[in-house]
Amino acid sequence: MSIRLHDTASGQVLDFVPNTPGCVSIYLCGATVQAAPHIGHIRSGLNFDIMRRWFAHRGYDVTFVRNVTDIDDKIIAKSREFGLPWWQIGYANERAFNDGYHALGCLPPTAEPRATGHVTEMVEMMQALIERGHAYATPEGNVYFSVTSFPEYLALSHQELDNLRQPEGEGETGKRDPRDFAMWKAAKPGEPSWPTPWGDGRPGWHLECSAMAHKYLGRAFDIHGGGRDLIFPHHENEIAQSKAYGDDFATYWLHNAWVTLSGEKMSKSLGNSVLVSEMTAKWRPIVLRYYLGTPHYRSTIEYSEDALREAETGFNRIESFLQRVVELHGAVEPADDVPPAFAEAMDEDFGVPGAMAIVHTAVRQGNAALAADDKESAVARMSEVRAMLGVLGMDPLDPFWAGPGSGEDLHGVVDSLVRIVLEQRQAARERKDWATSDAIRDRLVQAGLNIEDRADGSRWTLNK
RNA sequence: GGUGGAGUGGCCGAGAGGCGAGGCAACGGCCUGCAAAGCCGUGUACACGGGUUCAAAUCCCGUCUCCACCUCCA
Repeated sequence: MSIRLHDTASGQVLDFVPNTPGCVSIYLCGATVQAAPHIGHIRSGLNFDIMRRWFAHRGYDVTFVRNVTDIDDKIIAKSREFGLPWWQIGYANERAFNDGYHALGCLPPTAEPRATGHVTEMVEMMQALIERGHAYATPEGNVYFSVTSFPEYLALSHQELDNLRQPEGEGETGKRDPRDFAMWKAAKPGEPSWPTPWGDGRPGWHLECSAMAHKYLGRAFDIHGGGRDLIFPHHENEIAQSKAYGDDFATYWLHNAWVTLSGEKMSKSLGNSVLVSEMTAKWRPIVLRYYLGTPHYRSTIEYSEDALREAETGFNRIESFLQRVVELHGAVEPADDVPPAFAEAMDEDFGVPGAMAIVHTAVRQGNAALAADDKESAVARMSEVRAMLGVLGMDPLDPFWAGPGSGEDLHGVVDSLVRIVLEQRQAARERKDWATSDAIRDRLVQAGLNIEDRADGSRWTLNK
């Protein structure tokens, strides 16, 4: 069975047929580095991280390009506001994005090209488009794409050119049709600029993606992704430029839904953003990944602390199962493959929620096996759970999440100390001195530990 | 005005003609000195009004509400 995915252009879930057998090429619209990322931005990166991991699990050779748009109007405005060079704003935010992606366990892209590093490619593209009558330069040095020259325009968003609201003038001069969009913007005095045959200027939004997709993925590639709000104008304009240029461009268009706050889209301009840095300071990153990565990528996530807390409880349950098996039976490696039901759910447009149901069921069965002292079954379930979580990038035992700095090195020390206390408590319990026993437990709980009395002795865990 | 999406049990969140996804919370039970953890059990939910069908949350018609995009947006 092949992977199936929901394509925005056709509005249908289609069988995935790669351009090159065994390979998948993905272009994801990444950050415009005008501000630090909020959780909606990272959600997008995370959704596509899970997709690429699934493709890889299915044996595909994945090429994943996620761009950085490092010049735009807002970056220039901020550079003025703070009296800093434009690139300093961009680099700082780019680092914040990368910190966020990394914190949530997103694998690095194959390539992460920046817009300003590809002006040569953009100029070449504009030249060709002008020659073919799809674009024109104005005396001021702006270059516009002529939307009426491209009959397929708006096919992705299923709109008609004449149904669009008339755009209002935005200081761009010399347009032949107000709906034409800027590929290149002439520099105003003091603005950063790059030389072109039409004068100094900078890329308009959209052109960088067409140029970089072409450079890194070629004339045709498999999947183009991004947030739903990019469908128009960004992706329509990319399609117009690239196809008019002669590229086949993307076969499938995938769009993730956003994160809302009180029903409204989280957005930089609305000022209702929850920054990734705030979140990672407050919650374990793997819990954030679980929270943001578990709902289907095409479903809106209504952000709430309650939901996050619930995610934390749910994830802890899975994690404690793994820990208990390790304590009783030693380390267990992930299985080579995932259960068929899990794969089936993932194959159908990356059905993570359905796949998670399989994980939870395995955890419940594993816990039951532990209770029944059925080592073989408990180990088997754990091995499956690790394999499934691993594909989703959420295996807490993966070295990525259990790396240095997590306090693991202190675990042995704490364990020895706590055992001394627990021995005292055990002595109290044996003489049925419940007051002392409970007092000791209360102190340990206050210190941040959970105590569980089992038939074979007491066990402690960190109260996360 | 155009286009796209959504409305599911106390809450979160899947599904898309029949067999109650899953989780969280709650309640009952088992276990336990108590607790914790775990397991077992308990819920007949799909915005509203019609229709099609042996059978509708799912298909059709209509209505309401909400969100988003229409040249800053992940």
